[in-house]
Amino acid sequence: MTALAGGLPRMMRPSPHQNFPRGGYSLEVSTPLGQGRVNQLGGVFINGRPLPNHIRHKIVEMAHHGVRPCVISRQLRVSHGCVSKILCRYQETGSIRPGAIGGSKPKQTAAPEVDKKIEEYKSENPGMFSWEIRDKLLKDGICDRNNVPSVSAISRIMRSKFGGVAEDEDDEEVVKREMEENEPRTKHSIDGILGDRCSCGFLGAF
DNA sequence: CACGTGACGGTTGAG
DNA sequence: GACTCAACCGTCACG
Repeated sequence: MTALAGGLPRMMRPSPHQNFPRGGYSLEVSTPLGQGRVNQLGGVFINGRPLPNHIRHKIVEMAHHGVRPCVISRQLRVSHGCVSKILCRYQETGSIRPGAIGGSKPKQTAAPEVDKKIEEYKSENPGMFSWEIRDKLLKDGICDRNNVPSVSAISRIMRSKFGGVAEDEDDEEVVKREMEENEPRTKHSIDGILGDRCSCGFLGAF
């Protein structure tokens, strides 16, 4: 939904300089990456991109030590809304990692029971071809001619279930590993921008 | 003052 | 290969 703004006039009224690009402080940090912006707390962030893992980790760690969210927010120069979100998410999921950004939801090509059946067939007989599965769905009366998924749909389902699905291990282990690796695959990571500010002791700067 | 929350502008990536 | 679109992001401001 596109947030019926007219219907709910109580929340945010667009103020003169509501967001960063407009108004007085369109503070941009010139970096080799050219992506950095500065928030009201003086912290650097990349609009639309998650905070680097070490910051997220720091937020959780500080909260764990009983540091209040507002203090964390000021120390790390991250908006309190963000601190709140990250902490909330951490409590709910146990993970500090951001969600998967972008992409489309896999198309719901088959009814859940059909989906399950395909999975069943495949695990019983891993060598089974898509068209064989399709055939079997018809034969077993799971589907009829009208609603049986196409061969390509079946193979897509199989691919998503059996092919190269790495177990999602959102562990601190993974986070630590990523931190050590310094996220080498990120095209433009904020790490590079505020890396030294953070790693050489934001506490000291305070 | 501290905090929760919704709108916003932005980025990303599967389809 | 360009495009679409729904997911997520962090910030900001309101309450």
